[in-house]
Amino acid sequence: MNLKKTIGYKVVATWLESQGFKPFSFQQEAWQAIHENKSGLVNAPTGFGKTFSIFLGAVIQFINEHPDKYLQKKKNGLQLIWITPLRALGKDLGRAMEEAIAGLGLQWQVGIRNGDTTTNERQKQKRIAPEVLIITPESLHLLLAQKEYPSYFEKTRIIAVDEWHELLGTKRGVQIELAISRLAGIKKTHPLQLWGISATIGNLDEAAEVLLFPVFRFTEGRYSLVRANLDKKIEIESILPDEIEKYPWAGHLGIKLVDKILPIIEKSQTTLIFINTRGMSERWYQALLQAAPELAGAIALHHGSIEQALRIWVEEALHQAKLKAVICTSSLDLGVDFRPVETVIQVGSPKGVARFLQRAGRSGHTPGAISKIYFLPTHSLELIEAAALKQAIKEQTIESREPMLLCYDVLVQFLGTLAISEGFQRDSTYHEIKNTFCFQSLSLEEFDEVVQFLTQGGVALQQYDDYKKVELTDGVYRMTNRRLMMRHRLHIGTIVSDAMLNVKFISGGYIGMIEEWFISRLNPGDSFTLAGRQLELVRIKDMTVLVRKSTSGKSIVPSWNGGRLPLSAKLGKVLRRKFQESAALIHKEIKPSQTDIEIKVLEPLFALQQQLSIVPKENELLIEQIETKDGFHLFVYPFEGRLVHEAMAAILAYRIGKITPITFSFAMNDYGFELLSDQPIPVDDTNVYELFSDENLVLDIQRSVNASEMAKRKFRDIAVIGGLVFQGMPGEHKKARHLQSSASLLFNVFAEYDPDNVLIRQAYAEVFEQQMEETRLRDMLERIQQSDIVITFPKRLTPFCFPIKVDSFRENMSSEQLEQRVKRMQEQLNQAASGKKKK
DNA sequence: GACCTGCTGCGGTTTG
Repeated sequence: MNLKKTIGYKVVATWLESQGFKPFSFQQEAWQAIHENKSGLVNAPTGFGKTFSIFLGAVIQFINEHPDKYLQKKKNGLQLIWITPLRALGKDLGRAMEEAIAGLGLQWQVGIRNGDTTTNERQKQKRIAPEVLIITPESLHLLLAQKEYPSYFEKTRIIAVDEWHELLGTKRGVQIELAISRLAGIKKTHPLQLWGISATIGNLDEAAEVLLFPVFRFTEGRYSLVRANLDKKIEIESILPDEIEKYPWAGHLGIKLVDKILPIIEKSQTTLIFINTRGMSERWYQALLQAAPELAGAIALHHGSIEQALRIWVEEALHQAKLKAVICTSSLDLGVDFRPVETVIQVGSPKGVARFLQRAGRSGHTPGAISKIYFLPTHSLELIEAAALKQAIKEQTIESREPMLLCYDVLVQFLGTLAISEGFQRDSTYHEIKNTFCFQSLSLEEFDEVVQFLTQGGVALQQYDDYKKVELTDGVYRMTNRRLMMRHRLHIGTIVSDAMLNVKFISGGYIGMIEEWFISRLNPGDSFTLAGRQLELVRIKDMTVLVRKSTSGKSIVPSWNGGRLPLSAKLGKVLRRKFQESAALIHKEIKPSQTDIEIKVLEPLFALQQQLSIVPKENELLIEQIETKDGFHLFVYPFEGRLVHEAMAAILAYRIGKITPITFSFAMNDYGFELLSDQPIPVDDTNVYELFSDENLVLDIQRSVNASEMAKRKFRDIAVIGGLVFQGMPGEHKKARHLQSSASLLFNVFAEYDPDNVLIRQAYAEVFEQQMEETRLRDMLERIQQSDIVITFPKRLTPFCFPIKVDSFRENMSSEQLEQRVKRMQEQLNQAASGKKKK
């Protein structure tokens, strides 16, 4: 019997329908491509059955290839590896896959392999490989550190990578690339097929290329990019303050609009409220309860520092509609199986179009349903971002994820992994590694240098035995020292975190995590807030903060040191266009009906900006020079995100310093930056283009920015990933300070004895690419050279500079003083504005 | 190296 004819897409379609997925042509397209032995990438929104079109495709592929084995029995070997970035996804997914398999009458096992897997399960998985393995990138590498792994993966037919857009552009993505090139290198009787699943990003083709790079030689370019092309309707509505004149000009919390979201929560079955930071989500939770005490028990909090078990409970309760609303951070951005909510609210700038889309997509999963998202500005000017987001989505301007190149630290780790299990040989491994997108340009010299880190700790650490981890015998590099092998396994992974302490009730029960530096400034008896609860610090013991319930009225909201996402280049660009539109409205070049509601609402603010200075057009760079009793301010507004502004401020200060000896302090946000000095700043029409020139950029960066200090910090992570710094055994983590100091010690040693080594070079490259966004900085300078630079001399602080100024005040003031000062500043401004109007 | 608004994600001590 030829099963190829009988078992076809119908099986998939029937199953999808039985699970309530509507059939779409992309599912069949994906299935067909798998059937034709192609590799590829599927792009479709969450909730449209893309997972199962690939999964069932893989299963049927097996049936077709082994008609004799079909319906036979167990022990077919590992057929399908399903890589997911989230541990938490395993269980639900595994269960669903098992059901689907049972529906086909197969006796396959679905195994889950991650940090939660017990020793017993692992042993079992080792004895009898499940046919399907759901695994994280880290756990996959741990498998590669096991003896005899090649035979374990021998039968593997298909590797699927879920949420590839999340992994591309990270070192975890590089880990996947390396693992795939290794698996593809194992001699097999079958060709390997590779499939990725990705949400919409700006560079889908490149995403496919990066993932499929190692199998191009198998597929000979035959790969498919399967796009769902579903027209998903998104409705964006801004939450507008009643009187824009009275809404704060600066700030990040937006709590003044709390009353406006109560009716939204009320009328929706379920609502997700996305907040940008963990600390602010705690504040919003309290503010909501204060504004509407009846919501107690009906709302909950969800962020990355809340205990996993509590988070799972919250997710579950939301799905069962036991909760009306959940206040969350990006912790709910991911998760393919996340069931939809009715309404989404975004508080503050999402910083990028892709993120905003992803969040909007959390509502209205069902095909044809409209995703509804509200935007709540945290200060007046931010309202314009809603208009920009609408525009960007309409034009499908979506950010790309840039793949990482030459991550030597990940390579050092990977080679260590191979040295533990089967060992590696110079030439064959070098060629295999060059077969990844990340290391395609790796030279043999660089490879040798990387190996040297394992054999001797590089040039600089030769005399230390601890760094002689790997030895070459009979042409094979191996690690044999049991202690070092164990250490290495403990260190597999690329996520380096700060020291965190668990927070636990003295009576038992974990609540979440808090950063070491935060808790270290509290004393026993002090109260703080976590997971929406008021807690009193009792004592700290064994990396655990013991607490009890607090009744004290006053408690501190913790802050965590998270990442600092800058406004994306794409969103910044659309934003500049929206400012141009605002200028046109002010100049009566367009009618109010021709622009967005947000811009209309902001008209008084723009009018004031225009009156004091100007509202810049798209091809203008605005510079404001203002004198106050604090000194002489220079404000510049490139709208390029805070990282670029930070670098630019330093460069500009350096360049001005070459004209006149002068010192500055800096401040910046996503829209612009400020230089402040106690003497007049010599910037005018005669020199301004030169000051913003991209000539000698690298040299000026090196002279102005403290790049070596920044590189030293980047080097910490690199040293940890590369296994040069030991973080300590689980449960007895070294203090963050120790980690920093041993990494910086290493950095100094390298800088002195071996300054050109690949890891130091990587640290600098990461500073330039990630910390300063050099490419973007250059693009900005080029753009500025083509624009009109407009210098104005406002008599007072303007609405544009206000948020930057307020942020710089924060540094030297308590929040209470700050609040008063801000109030006074705003009053003065309003008076100025209304005074002018009367005339 | 901090706290100034500042996200997310993983891994782990095994031999009777």
